[in-house]
Amino acid sequence: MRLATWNINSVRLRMPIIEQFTASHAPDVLCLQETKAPDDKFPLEEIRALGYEHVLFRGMKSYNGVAVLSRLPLSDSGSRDWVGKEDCRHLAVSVDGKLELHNFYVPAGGDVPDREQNDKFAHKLDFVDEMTAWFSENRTAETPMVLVGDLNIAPSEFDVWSHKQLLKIVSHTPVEVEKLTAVQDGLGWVDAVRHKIAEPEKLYSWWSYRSRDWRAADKGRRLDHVWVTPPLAGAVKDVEILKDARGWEKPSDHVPVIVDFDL
DNA sequence: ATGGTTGGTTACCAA
Repeated sequence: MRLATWNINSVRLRMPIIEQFTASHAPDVLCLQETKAPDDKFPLEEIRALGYEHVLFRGMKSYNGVAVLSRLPLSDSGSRDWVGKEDCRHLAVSVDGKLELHNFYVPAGGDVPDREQNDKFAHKLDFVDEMTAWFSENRTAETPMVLVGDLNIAPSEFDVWSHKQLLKIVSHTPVEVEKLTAVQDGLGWVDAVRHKIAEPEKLYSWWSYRSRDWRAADKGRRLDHVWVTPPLAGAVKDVEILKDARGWEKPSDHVPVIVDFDL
């Protein structure tokens, strides 16, 4: 099974490169974030025409939104709201009855890394805390699960272009890293990408639009993740971060992260 | 320290 996660920053605008990606890399399951489309404007028929018969999505006007596109049967497995907001940041699905997949779009958190001064940063920290609590209360490490998405945190010094220059930049502050690590430690989640491409190799999945030459500057961050619970760690066969996609026509600022499983 | 770009919406907000 080939699984991919991709923050596409508007599903409607990105249909051409979604088609390009599905044609070139043929994921069996594709998790999207930032679809930015209310459910009645989600391009369901176009996606079905690409060969994805099973589609679950939760969207809203303007912001956020998540979707799972699949060639394998899907059923909802507890998609919910977080931190008391109905803002379409999570889908939980069972994939063909074989594993449970959680697709997250964690709040970006604004610019000021101080919960007292910035409500969006407080929301982000509370969201990640609630992830830790929910998984510890509702799931165990023995459950075969995959957690993917734009977690909006680059945890390691090898996940950013400059650890020193980003320590006070939202996405790489110590408090965010500590909270993301708490989620990971809760069920012993294994980072599937680092499982295959170990540190100190630098890995990024996002490059800002605000750069004249993103490729030359290469000031990236690894914000998009694929984690698995221990029962699935041995099933991870290969991983790829598709950096080329950042250079496609009308690109997202994020690129697909692909994991192949031998289930 | 600051500004840079993009998308959704339609006056700016979020990223």
